[in-house]
Formats: sequence, C-alpha cells, structure tokens
Amino acid sequence: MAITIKDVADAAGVSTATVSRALRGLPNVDSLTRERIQKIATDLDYVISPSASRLASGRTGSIAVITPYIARWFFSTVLSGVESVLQNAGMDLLLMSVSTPDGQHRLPPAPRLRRRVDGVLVIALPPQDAQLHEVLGLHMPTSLIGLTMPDVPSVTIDDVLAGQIATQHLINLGHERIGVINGAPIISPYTAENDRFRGFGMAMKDAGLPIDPMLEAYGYFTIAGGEQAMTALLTQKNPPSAVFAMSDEMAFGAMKAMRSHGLQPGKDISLIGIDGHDMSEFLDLTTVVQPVQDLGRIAAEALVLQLRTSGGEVAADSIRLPTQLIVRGSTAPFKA
Amino acid sequence: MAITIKDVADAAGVSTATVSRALRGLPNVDSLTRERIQKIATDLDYVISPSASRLASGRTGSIAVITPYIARWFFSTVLSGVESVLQNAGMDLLLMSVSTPDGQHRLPPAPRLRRRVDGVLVIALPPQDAQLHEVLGLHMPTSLIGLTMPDVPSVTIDDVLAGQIATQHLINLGHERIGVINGAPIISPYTAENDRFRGFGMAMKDAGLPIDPMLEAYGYFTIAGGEQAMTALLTQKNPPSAVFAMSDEMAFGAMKAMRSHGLQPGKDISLIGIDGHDMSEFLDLTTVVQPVQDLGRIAAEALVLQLRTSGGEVAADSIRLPTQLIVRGSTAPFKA
DNA sequence: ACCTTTCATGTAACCGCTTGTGTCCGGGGT
DNA sequence: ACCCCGGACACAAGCGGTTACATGAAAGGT
Repeated sequence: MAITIKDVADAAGVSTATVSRALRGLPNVDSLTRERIQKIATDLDYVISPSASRLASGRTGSIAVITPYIARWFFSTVLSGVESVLQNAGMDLLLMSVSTPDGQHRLPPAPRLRRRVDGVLVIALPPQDAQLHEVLGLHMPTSLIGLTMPDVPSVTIDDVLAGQIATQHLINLGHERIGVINGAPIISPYTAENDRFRGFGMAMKDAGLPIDPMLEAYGYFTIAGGEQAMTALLTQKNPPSAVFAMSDEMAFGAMKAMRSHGLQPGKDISLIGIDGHDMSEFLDLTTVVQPVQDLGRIAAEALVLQLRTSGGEVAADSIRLPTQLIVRGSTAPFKA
Repeated sequence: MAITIKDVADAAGVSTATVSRALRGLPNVDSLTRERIQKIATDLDYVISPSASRLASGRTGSIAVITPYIARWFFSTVLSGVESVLQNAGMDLLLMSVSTPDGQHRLPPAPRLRRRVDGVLVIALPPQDAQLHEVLGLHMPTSLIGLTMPDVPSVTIDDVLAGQIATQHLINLGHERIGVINGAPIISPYTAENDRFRGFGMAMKDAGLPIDPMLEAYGYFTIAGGEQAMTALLTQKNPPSAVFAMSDEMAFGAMKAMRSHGLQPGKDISLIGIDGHDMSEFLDLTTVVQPVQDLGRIAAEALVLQLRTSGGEVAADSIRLPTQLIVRGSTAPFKA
C-alpha cells in the first residue's frame, strides 16, 4: 500500500541498492543518478520504513531518556535540552520514567531498552538505584545527567563547588549560624546532595564556623518538603540567621514557611538556593544557577557523537558545567 | 549474536510460528506448550526484536506526543500523565516538540511520524497551526489535548465555563471593574484563550457589567508576560479592582507587578488564575483548577483503546474534564 | 465405522531495507 | 594494444519476526 524503496527503484530504473545508497548519501553513486533518485523519491512522497531499516542495519536511530520525574522543573528542563539535540540529529527520543522511592510501581526499564534503542540518557537517579544498575548492565552507550558514577560518562555541575559558593556567599554576608536544607537524612541517595553538603561543610570549615547538626533539615527536594524543613529550623530555640537550601524549590517552600512565621527573606533571615528555577527571579531568591537545559543538551550531543563514531570506544569523561551565583533580595548582610 | 526466536523454537522443539503465538498470548496454543516456551524464553533471556516485529506486523507499538513546549508546567504535567498510561500499555512514547511562534526552527513533525508510530497525541497547539494540519493530514489515529477541532477526538476542560466561573467569582465578591489578562491580542491562536475570554464575557454580561476594552491586557501565557500585562493595567488612570488572568503563570507575573507597585493581591486588588499550578497554593492564588495530568492520562487511554480495537472507527468524541474553583487569599470582597 | 470439526502445530511467503560480493566499463600506465 | 584499477551499479542473501494456509490427529456426530 505505502510506497517502498522498490517503487522508487523501478521509477528510477535502478536497483533498490542504489536507491538506498543514494538516499543515504553513501559514496559510489553518480551525482546525477543521486539527484534523479532524490527527486523521484520526493515526487513519490516516499518515506523510508524505519522498522525495515532498523532490522536490516541493526541500528535503531533512537535514544531512551530515563527519568524519575517528568513534571518537575529540573527534569523537564533537562528533557527539553535533550529533545532539541536529538531532534536535530534526527534521532527518536523514547521517554521512560522509572519508579521512584515515593512512587508508583512501573515496569523496570532495562528490558524495554534492549534491541530498541542505541543509547540511553539517565537523569538524576540515585547512584545505587537498582534500575539504574540494570540499565548499566545492558552495556549500551549511556550518559548520565545530574549524577556521576565511576566509568560512566556524565554531565553535571560541580556540586561541591556549588554548595561551597552558596555557603560562602552567606558567610561573606557575615552570617555564622547557617542552616541547611538537605534532601534526605542519613545516607542521602543522590550524589548531588552529598556533594552540595560537602561543599557546605568545606565553606564552613574554611571560615572556622561550627556545623550545628540541629541546623540541618530535610526537604526532599520538594516545595512542601522545604516548607516543613524551614519550619523545623524556625521552631528551634536558636534559629539560624541564614539558610542554604539545596534546591530552589525547597527554598520556595522555605519562603512560605518564613512568611507563615511573619519573617521576610533577606530581611529577617537570608535564604539561598541552587538551580536558577524559572520562578526564582520572580520570588527574588538568591541562587546558584546551573545551566539545566545545557546539561541535557551537552549530554545528548556527547551521546550522539559517540554513536556516530561508534566502535571508537569513547573515553568515559565526566563533563562539568559552570554555575553562577545570582544575588537577589533573599540574602542580605547579617544584622545582630 | 543476540538470541532470536529461532533459538527459542529450537530449544523448545517447536516452530518459530508457535513460539510467536505462545509468547504473544494468541489462542490455539496448548497451555503446556505455552508455559514451556515461556520458561525457555525467559531462561534464554530472549527479547523480541521490535524492528522485526514491526516490520512483519505493520504495527509500531508506539505513539508520538507532539508539543510546543516541554519545560513548561502545563505541558510537562500533561506529558507525565500520558507517559504513565503508555508505559502501562507497553507502548513506546516518542517525544517531539514543534516549532513555536516564538521559537527556533525545527523539522516539521509530520514526515517523522509516517511509518513510525501508530498514533499521535497533540498538546495545545493553535488550531490553525500549519504543522498541526500536516499531522492531521496523515490520517492516523490522533487525539488532541487542550485544544479542540471538528471531527478530531480531544480531551479538554470546558474553557468557556472555566472563564465564566473565574469571572463570576470576582463578580460575586462585588467587583465591577474587572480586568482580564488574555494570551495574545486580536485573533488569539489558542482555542483555550478564546473560550476563556468568552466565558469572561458571558459572566460580565449576565451580571450586567460593561467590558472595558482598556481593561484587557496580554500576557502570552508566561510569567514575564503576565507581569507586563498587569503593569499595563495598573498604570491606567482607572485601574481594575480585580483581575482575571487566564493562566496561573500569568497570574504569578501579575502578582510580581502588583508587588512592585506596592499592592497586595487579595488586599488591594483581587486576582484569580486558571490552572492549579503547583505554585499556586504556595503563592496563595485563587484559581480554577484543571486536572492537567488527567488530561494527558485520559487522552492516552482513549488513543490506546482506539488502537487496540483498531479498524472499529471510534467516534470522534471530545471529552471534557471538570474544573474546580479553589478560593485562596488572592481574592477578596470589593472594598470601595 | 465414516465423515466432519476443531485444535495444535508446522511451512513458508512475505515485511522493506542494508550490504557484501560481483559485474561491467572506461581510462591510465607501460 | 594489453592489463589493471577504480567507480557505478546490480544481485541476492539476509535481518527476525508474523501470519495465511496446510497438515494431521483427536474428538464428535449420526
């Protein structure tokens, strides 16, 4: 019913092999022949059958993106970066979310990847996540975004540095009792939060400031969590004068908690986040901006490149993108 | 290299045809044989080759989602609903964004869909969008989300009603000079904004209130746009006492503008949005909540169902989901 | 007992493209 | 003139499933 390569070949008076080569820009095709075939193909409105092509060639021309969340700012922003690159590269993007600690059960992604994609992009899964390891066990070209693992290419920011910059900013303003809103307590699953916390610790240590365990709260990277965490910090006998939230969304929640307590960010308590969330400017939040869309873009580009130059085992380098401190009204000098 | 259906067939001592039937749950296979084959398949760690299956069967088992934006709240939330359904249905989700009025040029989506997906889900494109029409011209099973068109199945809210409810709420509070932050001026491209504006007009008319063209501003469905629009409304000689923003994000921008002018939402001016954005609770914004994730979920379910019962031409019904007014602090009774 | 069904399974023809291997031809080298 | 070489193209064997059709045996009807 649909028109096939055979139809084009017949119309052009050549073999299907030549059509295939001509259309794909392979060498050893006379340029006149090629042009003629291209014209005929467009005239006939021919579109190649991906399934047939994939079956014959063994390449799928598609990449899977595995993410724990779709409808969260960080993830959807990374995704948009990935999508733009893959679209330009002419690759299909298969979107697949995985079950999350707090989440619904879903099919494990690994089996759904086999024979189906050429490569995988994983966004910010905890390094010890079982599903992540299943995916890595597939041994297909893979790139990580927002998390790092030994021997796997990745694109992230320098989270330690980001934590350090954020904390240092508060210290520079004269704050000494600095609270921190972390992701999850005890063994935190994400590398990002560990690293940011390490950066926090380093900055504190460099400044000779003590780290009060009472000033650590957990916001689970959500707005509601940030609100609770801030509430916990505020209801202490000796609250902090400044708070470092490890994500902007938690900072938003923290702002809400402050407001409930009649406190004003930047006036009564300084607050800094990390992310550069769309709303951070709107809410006048000081933050360490990370180039989220670029995270996705660059990871996708690297993966596409690796697939193109396939076989040529690319070094598993981990790319770190720069961050930038944007000072806004939520942070201000310490006033005793 | 990878193991094929042939290997399974040999191991089970049957033909590939039987394996194919057994594994896909087709009838006319002895239950013992089926179980044996299934066991062997899992033992051998066999995974079907999608390309081969697609080529032979003509079905791709995948659905494309076409959206103008990925990293915006509404779109990513719809997408997450779609994804969860498709994942459960065992279908692949191909994500594809299209060029936008304000956007970068991209490949037109239609050619990339042919022979590649079984169905298409389109999120909130303007009804007269050229790329949308190309897609519809493909005549494949398609469902629209957040927009309606004659003879095409769709899932939306009742935008007229939503606009009416929002406006009526302001009227009920005693407001008479009601401003409106629309999407774009003149011929607005989205059905949603037209309909919401019609609802606005209906409510005003029912209340016998005049519509002052000076009280209409345009926010282009973005935060920054909402801020500008609100600024325009506020800098008039006779500003409104209440404002209906057609989306929460525009309302957020409006809040910012109000704050810049030293005004407080719900105190000095009432403000209502539409969406039920994650941040609306946080910002204490009264809004007409639409079930965004369900929009995606239900559209996906309908499409999957249609594909399953394929051939049985499904009626192109347009499903409307209910909305809900959530009153928060941004709206308050009119005070002269 | 004989014929018709029914069910489980095998046979083999595709599905539409890719690619290794040939074939043919013109041109350059000697 | 003869040979070799490379470029342009054709041939045909897959790639790994699906499915219409054929087959045979067991079951059921009269």
